[in-house]
Amino acid sequence: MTDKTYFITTAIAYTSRVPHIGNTYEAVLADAIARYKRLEGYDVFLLTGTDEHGQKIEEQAVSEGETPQQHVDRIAGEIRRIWDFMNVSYDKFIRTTDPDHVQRVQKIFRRLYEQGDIYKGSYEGLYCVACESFFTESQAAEGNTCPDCGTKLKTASEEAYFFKLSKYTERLAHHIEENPDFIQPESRKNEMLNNFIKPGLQDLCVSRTSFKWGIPVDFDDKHVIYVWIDALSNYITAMGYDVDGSHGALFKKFWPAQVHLIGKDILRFHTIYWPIMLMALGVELPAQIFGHPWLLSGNDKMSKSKGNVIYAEDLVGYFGVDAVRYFLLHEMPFAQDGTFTHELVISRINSDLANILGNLVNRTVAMVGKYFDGVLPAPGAREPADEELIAIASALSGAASSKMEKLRVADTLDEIWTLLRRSNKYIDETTPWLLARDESKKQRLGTVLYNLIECIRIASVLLSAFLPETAQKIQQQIGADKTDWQSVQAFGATAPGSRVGQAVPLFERIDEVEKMKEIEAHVDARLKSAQTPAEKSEAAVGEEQDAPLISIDDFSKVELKAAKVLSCEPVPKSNKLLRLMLDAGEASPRQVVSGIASWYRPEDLVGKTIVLVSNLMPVKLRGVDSNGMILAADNDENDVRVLFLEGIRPGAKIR
RNA sequence: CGCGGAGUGGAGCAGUCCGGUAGCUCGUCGGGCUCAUAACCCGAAGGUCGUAGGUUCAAAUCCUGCCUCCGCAACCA
Repeated sequence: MTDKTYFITTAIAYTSRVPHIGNTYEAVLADAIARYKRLEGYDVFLLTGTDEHGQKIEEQAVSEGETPQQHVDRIAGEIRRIWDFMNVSYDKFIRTTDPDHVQRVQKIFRRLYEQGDIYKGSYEGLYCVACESFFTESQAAEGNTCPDCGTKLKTASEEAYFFKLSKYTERLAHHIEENPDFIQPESRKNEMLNNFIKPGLQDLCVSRTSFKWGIPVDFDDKHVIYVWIDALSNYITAMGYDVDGSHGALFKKFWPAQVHLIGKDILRFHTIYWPIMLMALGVELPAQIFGHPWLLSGNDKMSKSKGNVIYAEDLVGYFGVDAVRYFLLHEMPFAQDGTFTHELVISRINSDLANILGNLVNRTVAMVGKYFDGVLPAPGAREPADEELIAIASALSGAASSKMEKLRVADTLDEIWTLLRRSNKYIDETTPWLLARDESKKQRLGTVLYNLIECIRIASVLLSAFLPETAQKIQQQIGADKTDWQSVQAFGATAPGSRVGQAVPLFERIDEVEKMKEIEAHVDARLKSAQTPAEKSEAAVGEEQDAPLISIDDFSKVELKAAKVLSCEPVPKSNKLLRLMLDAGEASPRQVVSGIASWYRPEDLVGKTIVLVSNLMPVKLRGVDSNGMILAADNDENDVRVLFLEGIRPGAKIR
């Protein structure tokens, strides 16, 4: 060990529900970086954990018949279990409900208040319960709905605490300009700077009174501290940060963090609020914030409502931990969203893991067993044919490190695979099986096999950061005794005479057709089988609750009429809206705007007769008047069908 | 003219900042080898680098217009 420290964090996972493979990616990515740095000799600290407060969690818990604490205990346990079986080597798993964290956050809040960076004011405006955010009238969507999630906003006024972001805007902008690597990838930096910082920052409302599930402001306990203040603080509270300066040992040793690894969606919080909080506290800023891209399921963002969510646990069941880790780490581009399909995973496993890596190890180990009874011979004189291979192997650790330095994890794997591919080629060039037939070439044969074993050993050492279990299996098979960083700096650390074990395949080849059948069967079975209570209620959230019963009188308030579409055209500058002129048997045509442009083209509708809700209150949509509403059925999330009528006279009442 | 990203052989990507032979992996076809998990190695085919202009001796790369796709924002009464 050395005195070089490396502190890396993941975002803490939100405990509203079980994380999908995209969330898991972040933990695996952080783990690979942490393991690599440990290998290089750094004293590494990997921090991860869970974000457990907020109104959403409070509501989620209630809907599942749990107390908030029960709910977060369950989900946090689940998250930790997933991290564990993915072999995420975290040094600490913090939960924002930890008493220690709670207390430290309260002290931070109090300090900011006392020094005037947080002040008490009052907030009046439109509030979205789901997003826990206030909006001004101009921000609110049409009909006073939330611009983020679309739910109805409530008018609310509350006494609240505000954080003077404005005071630090300039300093922040300066810091970002002066430290080009602070925000990665770079395109994100411009986004933050241009969209948020340069236009000027509004003071941030950092307390809530509308719910209880959070950290109370200790000097004013009607208020609960804003979840982001709470959550972001974890990076220092976990390490024992103390506002009065009596920090824990971990904080003194590891802060500032080298990198906060986060999803690109929460970059704003980490590159604006968090640095400003630290500035206000007089704490050094982290060196880098890396907003990694997302893993898309096919071409879509993964989401429960789309039903395309992939879970780490299922994948590990199908393919094994290291295969999943390999896919995640190798298939994610640096700054662009990655694509996930089961077929892609299978093809990666077959070609990279089974063929190139697995088969190389297998054939090499088998030859040492066959030709030398499993005892690794000493290498003889090098020949020209050996030079290129040895050069690549010798340079591998350097090449890998320079990629890792830039967090180019996928590129690092490619570097390792370059050596593996070259090794396979080397076997063909040197044809050991021919050497074996000629007793006089026994020494050359020994040299060839030694070189191969050494290349495999070097690759396995570097691989241990990414595929820890596989690396260990390889090292067992080849009887590697040296596996430290020093041993991969130069070629030849393997001692001759070591026992090479049995050749056991590392990865089985996968039959794509059969595997896909298995996977589909599994998915079907899950859909058909009774959902777990958790899934049931998860599914219920965001969907319409069962509507309460209404009386016939209530129903008769709604006037439904048949109406014929006279003309139809898209609403300019919108991509979901169509403007329709309808003949509803009235004196003049009626204009209605409908959000069905994703499913119908204007010409599909003209001349058709539809069901119109004719006594709906008029509203403006995208600036266009809409007097009524057209009925359509949600066949599916992505399949909406308008109800067409046949043989019904325009204006006919429907009841 | 809302903000941003992307369009490169069948698929997925690199190259674009700092103009000068278009590269990698998978797939396809042909060949070689038999140590090995029908694996490995070699070779070939396949691209007007979205499009139209411009700058230049020279453009995937720089500039302008346009088209398409994807996020975000707005929008499903």
